[in-house]
Amino acid sequence: MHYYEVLLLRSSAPGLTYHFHHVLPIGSVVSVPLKTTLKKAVIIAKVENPDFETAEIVSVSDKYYTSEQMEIAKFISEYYFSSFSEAISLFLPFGQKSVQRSAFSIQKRPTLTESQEQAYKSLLIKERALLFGVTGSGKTEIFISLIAKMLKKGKTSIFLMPEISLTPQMEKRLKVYFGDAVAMWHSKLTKKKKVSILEDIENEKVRIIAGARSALFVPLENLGLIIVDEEHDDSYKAMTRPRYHARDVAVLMGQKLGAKVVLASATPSMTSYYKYDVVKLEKPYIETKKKYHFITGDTVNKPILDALHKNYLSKGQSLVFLPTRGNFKYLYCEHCGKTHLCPYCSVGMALHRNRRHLKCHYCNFTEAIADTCTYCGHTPLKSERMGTQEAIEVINNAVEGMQIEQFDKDSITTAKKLKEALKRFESGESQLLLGTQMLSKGHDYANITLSVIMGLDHILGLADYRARERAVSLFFQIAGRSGRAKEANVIVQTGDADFFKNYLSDYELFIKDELTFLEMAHYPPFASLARILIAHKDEAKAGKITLDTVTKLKAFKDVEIVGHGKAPVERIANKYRFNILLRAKSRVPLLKALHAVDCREIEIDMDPVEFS
DNA sequence: ATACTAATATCA
DNA sequence: GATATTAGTATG
Repeated sequence: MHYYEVLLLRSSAPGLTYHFHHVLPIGSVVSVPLKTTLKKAVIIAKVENPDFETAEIVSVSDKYYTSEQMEIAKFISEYYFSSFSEAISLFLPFGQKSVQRSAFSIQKRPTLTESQEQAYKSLLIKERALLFGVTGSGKTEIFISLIAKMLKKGKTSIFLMPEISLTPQMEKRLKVYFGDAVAMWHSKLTKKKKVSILEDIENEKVRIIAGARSALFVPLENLGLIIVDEEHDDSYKAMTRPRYHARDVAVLMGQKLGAKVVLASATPSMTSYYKYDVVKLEKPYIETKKKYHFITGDTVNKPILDALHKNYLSKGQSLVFLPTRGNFKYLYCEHCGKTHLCPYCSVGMALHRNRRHLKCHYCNFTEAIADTCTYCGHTPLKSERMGTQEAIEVINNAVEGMQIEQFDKDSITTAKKLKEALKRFESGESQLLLGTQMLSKGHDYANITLSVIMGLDHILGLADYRARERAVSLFFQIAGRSGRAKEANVIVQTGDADFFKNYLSDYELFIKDELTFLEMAHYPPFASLARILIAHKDEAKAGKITLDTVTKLKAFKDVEIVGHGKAPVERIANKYRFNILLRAKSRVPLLKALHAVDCREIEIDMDPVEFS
């Protein structure tokens, strides 16, 4: 009889011992009985006959995890503080390979401009690099050329994008060159679709996987290339355990598997620019002129309405960016000054007038629209911080006849709605695209002649060491969507025009300034950060766990406790939240200290991107 | 993680 | 005192 230590998949249970009458390889996915049910588990070690009764492994599947997958999972579990089981569960196991190797020939290849050719050639000789090129400079053709080169060598590729559902355009472009050899992958695919793609991978019909974060863990053999497009995007950071950063895991995976890693962005992260070789892609065309106009205010005011109206009359298309959903973000009482809060979270209830309700954007609690202050009974309540819905209503009243596409989580709920909205805008049926951050992700809008950027001050004002980076990157992403074809106007609504004026045409200049600031202030990439999140429905208990943890951490002299206390959002879904922010010169002492504290009641977030 | 058990709060 | 809710513990 053979005894094995197994780990249950998607569980934080400790390793358990089972037996089987045959020898089983490490990494095999098996089915084991636990209590009353059968569980999927992975074999992690062969062990001696234990001194307690063991149960038998019920069945052995034809799936297995490779030693490389197990090694990367081990790293993820240790670096991002999850169980090994949670980390290995990110990966899809390999299946038994059906041998019907067929050579893949590429019918078409994109023709590269001289600058694209140069960038392509320097990427070819580097193990990993950051491709830095403005929106519309032709990064995609370079990606396609690199993938094609890999195919020719019999190697597969992974192409990561921040949110696959937002980029049907990329799918189209990849299909032109690779046809059925490319499959799109994201977490919302149906089970059936996933199984079918996995089969196609096994029989080598699919050799390129393009998708969101989870595409990194698809079982491709002979991986030659990982591309991380829009590498600056924070949605690469997982918000649930394991809280990994897909960009950083991609780099690690590339190292382990000997695959090339190409990070790409028009507005690269400070960290990547600092850490990796930069390959610059110069503009292939002479940029059309953009005129910037700086105005103040925090609503859709007269200068904005006038500009939209004028552009509409001259048959131009416009874009309005506003980082707030709904009609208004808050309701507040003029009499006592209090904000109308969610009963479960310490967050203001947002007004969604067309849905006739107030909604909490943290826990989705909804209630009837209130007009009386819950604290002092004063009526009516004032609304504050204009959102997309309200902006549309204001513009509709002021500019007669203009058709508006609302582009946010509330209205673009499916891929179909996205496609339809983009189609209407492309055909000219609608003339204004108005939305939140969703606007900045990956789409090409060729004919925009007016961009309005609002709400940057709220991003700039966040209590976050990356607030400036976020604001300037967003500014570049949005401004970059206009003026591709024709001369364009960009209206920026901010109280800090002088700040943005420094960097109008040169993101690299901003990076250099910001890196100087980050170095002085001791923030990444010049230091390593970790956040500890404590959440408990008993406020006193949460506070006690926080203080106990801080006390233990004080013993580690090379780890600085930057701050601790109530989280900026004190309560979510009825749980009281506390934060501890830690900093060290490098990740090593930080990891050492954190591995020494009891992590059962706390959540550790390495390299955090969110502090609320 | 999850099933199961012990401990504690809630209520007529 | 019975039942509901919560906290704690072992799982092979």
